[in-house]
Amino acid sequence: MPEEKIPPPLAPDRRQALVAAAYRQIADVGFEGLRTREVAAAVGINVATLHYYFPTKEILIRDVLKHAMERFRSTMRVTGPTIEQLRSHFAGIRRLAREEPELFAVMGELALRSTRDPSIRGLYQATTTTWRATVRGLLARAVADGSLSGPRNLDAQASLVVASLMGACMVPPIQPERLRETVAELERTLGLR
Amino acid sequence: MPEEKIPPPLAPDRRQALVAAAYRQIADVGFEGLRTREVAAAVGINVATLHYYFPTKEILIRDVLKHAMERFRSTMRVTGPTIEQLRSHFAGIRRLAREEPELFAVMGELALRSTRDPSIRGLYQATTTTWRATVRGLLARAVADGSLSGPRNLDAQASLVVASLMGACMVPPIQPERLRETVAELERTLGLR
Amino acid sequence: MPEEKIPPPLAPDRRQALVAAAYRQIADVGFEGLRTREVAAAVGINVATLHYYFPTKEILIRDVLKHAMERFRSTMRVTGPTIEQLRSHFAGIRRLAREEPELFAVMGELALRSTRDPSIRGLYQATTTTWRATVRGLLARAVADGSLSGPRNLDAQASLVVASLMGACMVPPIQPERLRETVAELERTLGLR
Amino acid sequence: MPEEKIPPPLAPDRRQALVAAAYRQIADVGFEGLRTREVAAAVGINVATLHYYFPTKEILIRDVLKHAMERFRSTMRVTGPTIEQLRSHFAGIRRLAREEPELFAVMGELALRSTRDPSIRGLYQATTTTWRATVRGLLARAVADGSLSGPRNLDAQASLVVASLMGACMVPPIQPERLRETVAELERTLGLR
DNA sequence: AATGAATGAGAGTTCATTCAT
DNA sequence: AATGAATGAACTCTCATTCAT
Repeated sequence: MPEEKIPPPLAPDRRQALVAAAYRQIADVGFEGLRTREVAAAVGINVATLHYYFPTKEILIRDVLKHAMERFRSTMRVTGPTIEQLRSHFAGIRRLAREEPELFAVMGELALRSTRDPSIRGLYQATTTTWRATVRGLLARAVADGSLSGPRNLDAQASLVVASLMGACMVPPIQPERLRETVAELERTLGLR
Repeated sequence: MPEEKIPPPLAPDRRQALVAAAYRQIADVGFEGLRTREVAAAVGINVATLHYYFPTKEILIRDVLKHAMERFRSTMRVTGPTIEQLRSHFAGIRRLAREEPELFAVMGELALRSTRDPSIRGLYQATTTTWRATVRGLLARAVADGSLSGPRNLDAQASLVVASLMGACMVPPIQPERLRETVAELERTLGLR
Repeated sequence: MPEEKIPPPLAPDRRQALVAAAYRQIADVGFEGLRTREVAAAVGINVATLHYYFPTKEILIRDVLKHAMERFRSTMRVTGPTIEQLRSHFAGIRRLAREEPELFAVMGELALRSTRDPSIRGLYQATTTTWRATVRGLLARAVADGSLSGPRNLDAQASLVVASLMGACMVPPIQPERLRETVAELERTLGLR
Repeated sequence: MPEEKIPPPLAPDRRQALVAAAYRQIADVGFEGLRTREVAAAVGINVATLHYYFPTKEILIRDVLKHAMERFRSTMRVTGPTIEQLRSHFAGIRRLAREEPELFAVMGELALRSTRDPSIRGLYQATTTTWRATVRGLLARAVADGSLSGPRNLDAQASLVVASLMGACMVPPIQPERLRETVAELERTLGLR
């Protein structure tokens, strides 16, 4: 009697799958609604197996956040002429907000948690600090090579950029129209249009 | 048998006290950490009594949010010459962020929840919509009476103002320095300085 | 339609009932097999209710042990002429072993745990120390009033008495015949017969 | 394709190593704290491998106990003139309690478990019965060859000896001073000094 | 209007055991 | 002979909610 063995779902990286599932859950229902049992179920495994990979829920969460932050930072790497870099940075953020709104949802959760959880605060601040420094750097270079007129308060402008993008993207519900307007006005303010 | 009724120690408005306690809790530990028992304890009553006033936790939360939104909206009512109104609006937000950071913490929680809870979404959007309309109105009147130069895209500027203030205030940790910079740059952008 | 309300099982002291139930469980299945759910079930209540009275299992256990130790100590209080006190002390132990073997079972568990749990060690040592001091005191007075001949090493004899009674009673299975023999031989050794 | 088999690092007797590790664990943390995973880890192998040698935890435990009992029995074999044998028996027990207290710790665990687990009860009773018979035999021969004066109740004295030694050694914490006193008094009682 | 007591449903976590390789 | 991965069943503990008084 030839038994048809259903092959195991080819789990090359269970850890990654679990992180991805938890990421989606957090985007969906927030930290509040995150249930290890459902994360495991989403991957098609037992809760105990989840704990085989992630000893505690807290550790799973931290890994999810690392993943999200990495995901975000990777979209900030731009190339080309400085003035173009600024434009493509904004375009990148808008695309991200459109195509991967979960990322901002998760960042929002992260931002809130960072008030209370020091281990998360580190992760979160590292990201925002990097973001702000990146923007400031782009502005500085654009001014330096003459593609943007100076003088200007680079710190203040970088702060404005980061604050307004965070306000428009992370604080839901993300309204595409508002985001478009905000970015456009930012560009105008900075002299990009 | 005449019963000696010990009068309740103070119950002019238990509901209000409970809402205030829950508000503080949410600011402190977020929705995630909100426990009816502790809210009741903070007011000095039994959990069961809390449920006498608020049949469910959800209802309590909704009332807390109404309270917070009202608190926020009340600080937006300004008077005086239009150009002054804009400046004092900004100043008011900064003062609020400094003196009552809990309010923004609660608003942050609210913003996140609004994605998932329709009954909260209404409350939340009402507030942001009003806020944006207020800013837009102030700008419009300032342009109309000549205290600000035109023409300008009022919608876009109002969006930028609201987005950047939300981004600077609600997304923790509120960094006073960043907020100052952001507001200053906003004022410059709008032509207020 | 007259509803027949089954009256609540008249719980004058739930705490006490829970301690008693846990005591029986430990005697039956040891610490190893102690399950909060079954303790609650034995009393006819929900596990959550058990936790209403005893925040943690550990606390429940400690209370059970206090109860057991108190139970044991109470049987050590004897009166009468000193020589009779010694005899009735032995008789009391034998009666206890016969009628309430659970007490020794629980004491055995306690003795083992005391190696690892400092909070239990205190309880346990207090009991054995008291026991030994009591026996020593009885011997001393009996020698002093001439009802037992001296001189003798009181400390050594008290140690022998306590050790042999513990060995005969706490280390299961309690064999009545062996206990009888041991006590008889002890009495002979001490000169009580 | 000739497979290169890396020879197992050392496996003259894995079973024995596992039993030894489990023995140490039980002495340390009792049955309550015995974890197959840690036993395996102590030997440097995987849990699954442990289950290759010992299908169930129960079986491992039984083997540990057989080991412990054998260990204990082996110290009871004495030689020489009968009166000396008794003395050296006591000395042997004292040495064991000093140098290998784990053995008594494990015996204590065993004693408690024997109440509930019939397969352990057999093992345990076999040991105590043998012990008692040994002591009785030594006394009998000593009386027979005149090195101890008779007549005496051999059964009762053997019971007293075994009970007091168990009480002094197995019931923790083993207090060397109490043990010394107890043994000395036993010897006096039996006429050995 | 207020409470002590009670509970159902579920949370995260643990562990001996199994199985494919 | 050995293992990484997986699991079922169970555990303690939590919490919003209810109910008799």
